Amino acid sequence: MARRDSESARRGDTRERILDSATTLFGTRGFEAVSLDQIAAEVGVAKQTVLYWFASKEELIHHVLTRTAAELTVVVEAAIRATVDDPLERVEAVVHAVFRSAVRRPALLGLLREMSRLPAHSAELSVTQLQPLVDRAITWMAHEMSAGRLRSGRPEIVVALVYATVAGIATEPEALRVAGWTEDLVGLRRLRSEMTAFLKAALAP
Amino acid sequence: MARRDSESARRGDTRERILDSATTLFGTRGFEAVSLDQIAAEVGVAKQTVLYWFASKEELIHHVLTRTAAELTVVVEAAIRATVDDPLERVEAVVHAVFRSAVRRPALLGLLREMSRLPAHSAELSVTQLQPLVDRAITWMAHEMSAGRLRSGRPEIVVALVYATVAGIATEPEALRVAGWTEDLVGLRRLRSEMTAFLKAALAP
DNA sequence: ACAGGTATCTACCAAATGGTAGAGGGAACT
DNA sequence: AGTTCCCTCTACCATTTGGTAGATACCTGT
Repeated sequence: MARRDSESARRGDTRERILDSATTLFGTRGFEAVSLDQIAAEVGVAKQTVLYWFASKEELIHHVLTRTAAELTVVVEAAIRATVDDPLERVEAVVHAVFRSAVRRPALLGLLREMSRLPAHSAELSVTQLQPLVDRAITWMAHEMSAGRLRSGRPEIVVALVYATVAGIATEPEALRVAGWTEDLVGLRRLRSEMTAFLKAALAP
Repeated sequence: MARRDSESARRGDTRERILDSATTLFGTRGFEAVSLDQIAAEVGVAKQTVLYWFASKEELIHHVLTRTAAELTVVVEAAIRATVDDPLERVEAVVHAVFRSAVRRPALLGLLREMSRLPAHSAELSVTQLQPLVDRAITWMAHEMSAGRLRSGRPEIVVALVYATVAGIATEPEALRVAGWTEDLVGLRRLRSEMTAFLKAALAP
């Protein structure tokens, strides 16, 4: 025993690349719409190699979701730690951070959406990892509301509304294009600042 | 010629039922994830019957989208006509109406979302039908903004934000359940009133 | 009664799907 | 050098997919 530490060199490589491709494909086109062959082709590997690393499609989906949830948690917590105490500033920072991630990889939030299409028990497993983050957001918001620093309301619903707004905008550039928006740098900056203003107005006391 | 008017009795029946089932299934699980066999099974008919009424899956999708767009247009326009001139009241009425439709048939807004996953040319065809509605909303909002009756901003983006919020909330009960929300009548009423308050706050000047 | 069109069905088909079985290649430890 | 283990591949397989071909039941107007 007590063997190999160079293992992660190649090992991690293929596995990670499969997870990356799967995340993007699942997030943009949906779980059922993406085949193992397509993922394998994108990675440049045989389908069996995918099934070597993940025993079934279901398991692959589960790992993809877990990793995405962890990534989002890190992003959000870093954004929280980086801000001062003012609640509106904090919301802005978190939205800003999530939005940046989502723009860089549009599949991220699309994936979360896909969760609602999974068989109940699978979805629940993956949801569990985001639960602490959600709970924290809700108690924080409740606290700020009762301190009069945010508009009062049902904190759990308001959190969901903020999430829906950000996720909707980030995952449906189509809708924005219908409205005559252009997806260049200027457009992105405008979008971000409009979204921030919108959310601040919605949340201000 | 000049024949049969009892035709629409059965004829319209099957066709409409196929469209209904397809709308629900496509809207909740996605185009690629739903097979013609599944649709046929739900309607209680052979797959070939589906292919008799719609020459291909693509054509079925197109008709489903067209019908949905038309239905939403009717709902929105009725809501607009039923309200007085105050912009916040008008937004509330439209959101209210769309929300009611979406609750009754969650697939409706889910379908619109699915559009972004279609091959570009197919999507564009279907989008065309919603374009007038979108354009009207944008010019209306621009007008109200410059009249000082709504918070100023890029009207096209603000319209998209409102849409994203409503569509996100209506199509992702999963996200709400994670936040501890319950899908009963009381929960629905609360949700609607919170959403209305949220949007009014976001849009008020 | 009969002809013609309408609506539905059964029987297939080639391609793609998720998954299994097992072989081969290469590094690493003995 | 040989053995073992990790990783990847080729070859299959049963099932499901969207779609075709053709038969059949059923109205309806003559």
